[in-house]
Amino acid sequence: MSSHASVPAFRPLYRQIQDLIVQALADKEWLPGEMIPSEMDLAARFEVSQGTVRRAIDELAAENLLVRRQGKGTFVATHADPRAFFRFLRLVPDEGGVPRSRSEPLECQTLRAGQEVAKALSIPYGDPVIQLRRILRLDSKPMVVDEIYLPADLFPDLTLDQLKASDRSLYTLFESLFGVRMVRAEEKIRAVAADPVAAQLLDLEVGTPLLSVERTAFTYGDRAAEWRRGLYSTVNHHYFNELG
Amino acid sequence: MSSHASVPAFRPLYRQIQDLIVQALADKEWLPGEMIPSEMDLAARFEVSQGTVRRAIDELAAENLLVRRQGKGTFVATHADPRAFFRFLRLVPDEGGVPRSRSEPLECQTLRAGQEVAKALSIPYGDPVIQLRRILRLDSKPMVVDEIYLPADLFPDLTLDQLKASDRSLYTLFESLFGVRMVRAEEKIRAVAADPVAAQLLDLEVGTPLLSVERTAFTYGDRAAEWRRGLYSTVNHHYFNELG
DNA sequence: CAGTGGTCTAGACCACGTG
DNA sequence: ACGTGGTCTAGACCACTGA
Repeated sequence: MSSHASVPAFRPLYRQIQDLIVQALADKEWLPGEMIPSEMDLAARFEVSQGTVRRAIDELAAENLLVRRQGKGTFVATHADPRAFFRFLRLVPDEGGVPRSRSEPLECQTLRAGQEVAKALSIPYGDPVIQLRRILRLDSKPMVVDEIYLPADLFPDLTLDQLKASDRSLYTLFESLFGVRMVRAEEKIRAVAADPVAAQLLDLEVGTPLLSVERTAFTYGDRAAEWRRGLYSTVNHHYFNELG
Repeated sequence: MSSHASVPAFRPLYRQIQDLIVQALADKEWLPGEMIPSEMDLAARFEVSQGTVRRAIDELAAENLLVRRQGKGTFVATHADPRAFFRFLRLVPDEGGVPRSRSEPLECQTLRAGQEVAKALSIPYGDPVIQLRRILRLDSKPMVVDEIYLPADLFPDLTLDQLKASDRSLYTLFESLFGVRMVRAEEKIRAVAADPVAAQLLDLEVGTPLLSVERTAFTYGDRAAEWRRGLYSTVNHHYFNELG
């Protein structure tokens, strides 16, 4: 009998299947948007019953890794799906529906991770990272200025031109160019006063209260793959959140 | 064949069972913290298989209406459970663990709903509402000033003395005194400058950037049961959010 | 029509908590 | 030892999609 009971010491079969599917996703066996094999096929492959595969897929669908479509099949979730888009952009207009958003890249350079970035990305101090700066426009008004850091090894040779050429969201771009899908993220939100640079970019008075939103985003297997700090104007918009 | 296909026109059995259980909860048949009947008993009561009841309870547990405890039974979720507490208070210290929180009620009066409050609570303009003002202290420092509105019919004869006598959270109090459990909430977050009143209460300079957090909270059946506006100091704390 | 996921059931057995 | 929820399986049938 084990003395320290902190480890579960029992892993249900459907969780093991779940892990195997996540591993296959991390190995890029099926890419974002593609259909994965049917429940029957996976049951044969893993040598379990169809019901057990079903349970595993159910949980992965609940975590937004997979999307079920009755009659068609089960697909790898993708940010290209518009429903997925506003799960990660929570700034919405006070009145009116969903805004048209447009990303305007300003800068893209490779540098070495400082203490803060290294810690946020769980990489060694001094490792190469890509720094990206951009403005996000909602209905063509500048609403967010972002500073984004990416571990360079996951995004080889990302250039400003690639960013400028895309009219899709950043995460959609990361998927299609590098096969890196952001699965979940954590945000820390504070209220700060606009500094001169942010004020100019957002077309506001210096000192205007802004939301500071720090985000760490994770890909399959809870690997940190992005850290960013955004300054959000909340004059005619607000950050919307749902508490479950 | 129905022409407008917008209505599902097919409601799975387990969803119907789900609805019946929620109805029983809304009818206060089982109170927060109490155990509900076993899956077998409910299966007999609703004349379906145990597996179907199981599926219904699974979904309600995922929505935090019920809590399963293996070997013991299934219980009505309650805010008295410390795990539930920080689902609704997302302000955490920049460094260090969970803070000790303490609510300091300032005022409690009944008045008539203005346009804004009536709309937020989905009640007629002019209906009686209870207005509550309070300060929330984290580790004994004032961090949040709240203005809270409640539909008076759900909280009969709530007094300032009752609030002052309690050392538990507001939502725990609402459960034990009125059987009203807050199930989910929506928040709208903005950055604002501290006005003189808030600045004094939070012990900050006038003009300090603060988070303005407007919350509508819902009880069983998505009935709005609270609206509040809080001003959060984010000098040494931040609002933490997880994006799924 | 065939193939996919979705629902419902029944039964066997496991893990956990309490007496 | 008993009752609770938790897992796994097998099979029948329903609902949706697309060729």
